[in-house]
This record gives sequence, C-alpha cells and structure tokens, in this order.
Amino acid sequence: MRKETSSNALNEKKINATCGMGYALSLIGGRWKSNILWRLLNSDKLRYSELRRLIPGISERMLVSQLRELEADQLVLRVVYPEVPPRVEYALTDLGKSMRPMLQSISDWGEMHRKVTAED
Amino acid sequence: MRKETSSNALNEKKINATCGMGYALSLIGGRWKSNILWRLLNSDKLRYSELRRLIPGISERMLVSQLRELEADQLVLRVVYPEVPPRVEYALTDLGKSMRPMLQSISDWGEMHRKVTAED
DNA sequence: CGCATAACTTACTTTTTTATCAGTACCTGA
DNA sequence: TCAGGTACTGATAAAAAAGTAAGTTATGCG
Repeated sequence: MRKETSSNALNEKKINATCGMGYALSLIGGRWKSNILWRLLNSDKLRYSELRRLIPGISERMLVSQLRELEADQLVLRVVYPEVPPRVEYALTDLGKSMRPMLQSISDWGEMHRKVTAED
Repeated sequence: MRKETSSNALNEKKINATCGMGYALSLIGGRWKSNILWRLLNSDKLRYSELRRLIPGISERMLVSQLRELEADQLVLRVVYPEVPPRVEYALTDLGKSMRPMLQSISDWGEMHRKVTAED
C-alpha cells in the first residue's frame, strides 16, 4: 500500500505536479506497461488471456494491476462481455493512442543509445 | 544492493534486452532524473551545489547517485576542477543532448494528458 | 454431480528504490 | 586554531514495487 504522507510519496507528488515529464513517466513507468502498451498499439484490442500469452514472464497479478492503472489513467478501456466463461477485452482509448509518437520516440532513442554505447 | 539472479532482476533484464522503450525508460526512470536532465538541458553546465539548490527536496545522496548513473550511461559528463574548495561541473554529453526531442515529447504529452484528464 | 475455463483476488514474501542522517577531506580566511 | 564551504560517502531504515502461490466465481457440458 501507499503511504500518502511519506517523504517519498510527497516528493513524487511534488515532482509530478511541476514537471510534465515526471508526470508522464509516472504513467508509463511500470515494469510491464511499455510492453502492454506496445501490444495494444499494434492490435486493435486484446483479451486478458491474449495479453498474458503475448507477454512472457508476467504474472497474473502484475498483468491485472498494470492494466488497472492504465485504465485509471484513461489510457486503456476495459470491456467485459457477460458470457461464460468470461471474456474481457482491452483496447487503447483515444488518449492512449495519442501516446504513439511519444512511445515511438522513446523506443527509437533507446535503440540508438544501445547501439552507440555498445560500440565502446 | 541488487540481486542479479532474482526473478525481478531477470524480468527487467529480459524486457530491456528486447524492447527499446523499456531500455530507454530504465535510463531516465529514476525519481529525480527527469528533473536533473531538464536543468542540464536548459543550462550549458551546472555545479553540484547549483543542482542541489535548483532541485528542492533532493538529498545529497540521491543527487549523487542519480548523477553517477547518468554518467555511467554516458548521458552526463562530470568535470572536476582541482581547486579548493572543490568545483565539479556537470554537463550533458552529446548523447545526453540527443535526448532533447524525446524528453520534449514526453513532457508535452504529460502536460496534455494532465489537462485532458483534469476536465473530468 | 463434478470438472473445465477465463479472468481475476487475496495473502504473503522478496527485491528494489528512496530517504535520513551523520560523517569525511581539503584548504582558506578570520 | 578553528569555523566554513564544497562535494561527497556510508550505514541504516522506511517505503514502494514486484513476485509467488493458492484461492474464487459463475456456468455450461458430459
């Protein structure tokens, strides 16, 4: 759980309140979020079980919690079909889709950095 | 300290090895890094004490450790002047400067997201 | 009835990251 | 000689993030 009054939490809050960059990173910075977002950017929508299969190594707990956070931040839409067995589909919202150029530039820069520093 | 063989560490390693985005985020994702990088982007070079003053709330230990990581990742250059009292200046490397468009796009998107979600 | 299935929960532990706070070395000017 | 500035280091503790493993729910099918 989060302790809202710790220096830790307060520092994070202060940073995010003043800096768009810190704020944005807090939204996409979870361990598995980039991976999840990447999958969703490349396919219209995905079921929970598809995401689980596509992302090797992720636990159910992590998959759910990252999805819930993305949903709370209005980046991902969760659609439940009242069937048995259940079916739940995840898709990017418009706000989520607006991340594409940013995510692309992060990805490109990362690959560039990796290449450049590998030469040493 | 880091335990290189934990599932946690292995997961991170695997993600970063395959995904430029995860890799890039691991370089700029520290609590204070965006702040430090922002300052350095906006001024040619800064002394340790200037950074400390510019970034309210950061502890010396955090400032040093974040700078050291940035240095290890070849994003920041550390120049020591053998004077008394000591003078140490930090500046972005060329690789560091190459982050500007990426950081700008992260920042812009963050501000946009904040504005849009504040309307609810 | 009892099993299978999808999409989760819950309880708990481990690992990682941040914070706190007290040093250190060096010379200098008073 | 002694306080003061600069740029740190180290030990320890607190907080947060991530991982592990075992439930849960609802229902259609054999």
